[in-house]
Amino acid sequence: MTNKNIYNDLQSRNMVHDAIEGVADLLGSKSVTLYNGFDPTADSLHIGHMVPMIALARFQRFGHHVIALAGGGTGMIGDPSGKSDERNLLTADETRHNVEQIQKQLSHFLDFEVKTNPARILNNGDWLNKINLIDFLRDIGKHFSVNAMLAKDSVRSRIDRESGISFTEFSYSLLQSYDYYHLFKNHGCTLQVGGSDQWGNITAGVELIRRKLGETAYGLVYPLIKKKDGSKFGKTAGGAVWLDPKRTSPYKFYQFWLNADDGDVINFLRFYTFFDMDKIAELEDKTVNHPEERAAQRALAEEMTYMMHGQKALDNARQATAALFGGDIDGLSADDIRDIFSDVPSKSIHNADLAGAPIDLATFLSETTGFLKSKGEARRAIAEGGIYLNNRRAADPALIVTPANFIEGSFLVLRRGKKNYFLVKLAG
RNA sequence: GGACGGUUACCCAAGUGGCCAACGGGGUCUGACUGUAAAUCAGAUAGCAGAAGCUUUCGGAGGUUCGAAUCCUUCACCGUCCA
Repeated sequence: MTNKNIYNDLQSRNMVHDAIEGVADLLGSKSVTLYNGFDPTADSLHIGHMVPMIALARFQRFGHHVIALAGGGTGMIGDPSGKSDERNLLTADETRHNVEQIQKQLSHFLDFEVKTNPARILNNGDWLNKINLIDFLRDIGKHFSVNAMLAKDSVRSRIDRESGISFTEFSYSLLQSYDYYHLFKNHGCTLQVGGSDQWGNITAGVELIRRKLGETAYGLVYPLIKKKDGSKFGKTAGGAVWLDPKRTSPYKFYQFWLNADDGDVINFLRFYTFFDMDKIAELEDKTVNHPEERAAQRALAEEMTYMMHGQKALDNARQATAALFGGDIDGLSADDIRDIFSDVPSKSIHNADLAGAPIDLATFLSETTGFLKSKGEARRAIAEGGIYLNNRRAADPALIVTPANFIEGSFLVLRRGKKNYFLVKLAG
C-alpha cells in the first residue's frame, strides 16, 4: 500500500464514482467511523457484493472504524434502487436466517479482533423494529419531500414502468436515511459508503442528519462493476456467482475469475484485490503483450479463491483445472477422479440399472442420470457434437452405455460443451 | 365505482378464425476459429417419437366453430383517464 490515504488509494483504483464534497479531506485528516449496508435478500452474498465488502476491509486497513450493517429491518421492505420490478417480501424468519449467514461471510474479510479498530456488524432490525409509526412519520417523514423523492432515478424509472412501485418500496429510502441518522447519533458514524446505486439513499440520509442535527455527514459510492460489453456482471449460465461454497463451488468460483475478459480483468484486480498499483500495472502490461498467457486472470483467480475459500480449496481448484483442461482424463485413477470432481454435480447408479434393457446414450444422459433435461435435448446435444464421455466426443446417440465405459468400473465423466461436467458413479 | 387499453414461450415483442409449436430481436446452449478469451460465422432453443406423426402450450375457467393465441361469456391481474 503506497498511498497513506484511503481516498487516494480508492481513487487510484478508479473506485470513487461519486463523493460528497469534503470526503477526501475528512479521510485524510483523521480516523473515521463509516458504514456500508448489506441487504439480506438471500442467504448468501454474491460477488457483486464483494466490492463494498473488500472496500470496507480497505478502510479498516487504513485505520478507520468500519461497521457492516446487515439490513435485518430494511430487508423486510426491499430497496427499489437498481431493481426494475417490485420484490417479493421476505418473512421475518427468512430475513433472520439470511442475516446470520451473511454475517459469517463478512467475517472472511473484516477483522473483528484487532484492538485499535475492530470491525463491527450491526443489524438495523435492532432499531427499526422498535419504531413507532406515528413518531416516525412526525419526526422523520416530515423532513422528506415527496417531490424530491419522486425525482430520484430509482423511483422515477419504476413509475415509468407498467408495474409501478408500491408504497412499501417507495418508503425504503426513509428507513435507510434513518439508519444513517441512528448510526451518526449513536455511533459517531460520519460516512456511508456503497455502490453507486445507493447514491440517492445516501444523500437522503445526509440530508436528514443535516436537518435534524444541523451536522454534516458524508457519503462515497463506488462505480457498479460492469463488464466491458455492458452485460450484467457476476452472472454465469448457472446464475449468480455466490460466495457460499455450497451454492458456487470453489472450482466454479476459480473458473469464473480465470475466464475474465481481457478488457475487464485489470479493473477486477483494482476493485477486488489488495494488490498494489505497481503489481497491477505489471499484470496489465503482461495482458497487453502476452494475452494468451492470461497472467492477470490467473493471479486474480488465485487471489480471489484464496481469500474467499482458503488455501486447500485453491489447491483443489487448481488441480482440477489442470486435469480438466490439460487433456486426457483416461490416465487418472478413480481416486483422482473422485477428488477432482468432488465439486461437480453427480449421480450414483447401480450395476443393476445397466444390466436390464440396454440403455442408449440419449436416454442415459437424460432419464438415467438427469444430466440433461429431456431426451430431445440429449439427442440434440449429441448431434451437435457437444457430448463427451470421459473427455472423448460421443457422436452416436445409439451407443449403449455399459459398465465398461466407467473408469476402473466406477466413474464416468460426462461433459456437455467445453466446461459442463457431470460425474456418474457406479456402485455394485 | 365508471371508460378505455393490456396480459403471447427465459425477456422484449409480432400475430386478430385454418398456411401457428406461433415472425423478429435479445438471452441461453452447441459447433468452427481461439488463449478454457473477445469478435465473427453456423446450428439449436415445449414434450414424446425423430421419417412421417402425435401430445400439451398464447393470464384462469367456460362457450361458439369442422377448426381459436385470434370470436363470445366470466373471473383475476396490470396500466391510463374520470369519480
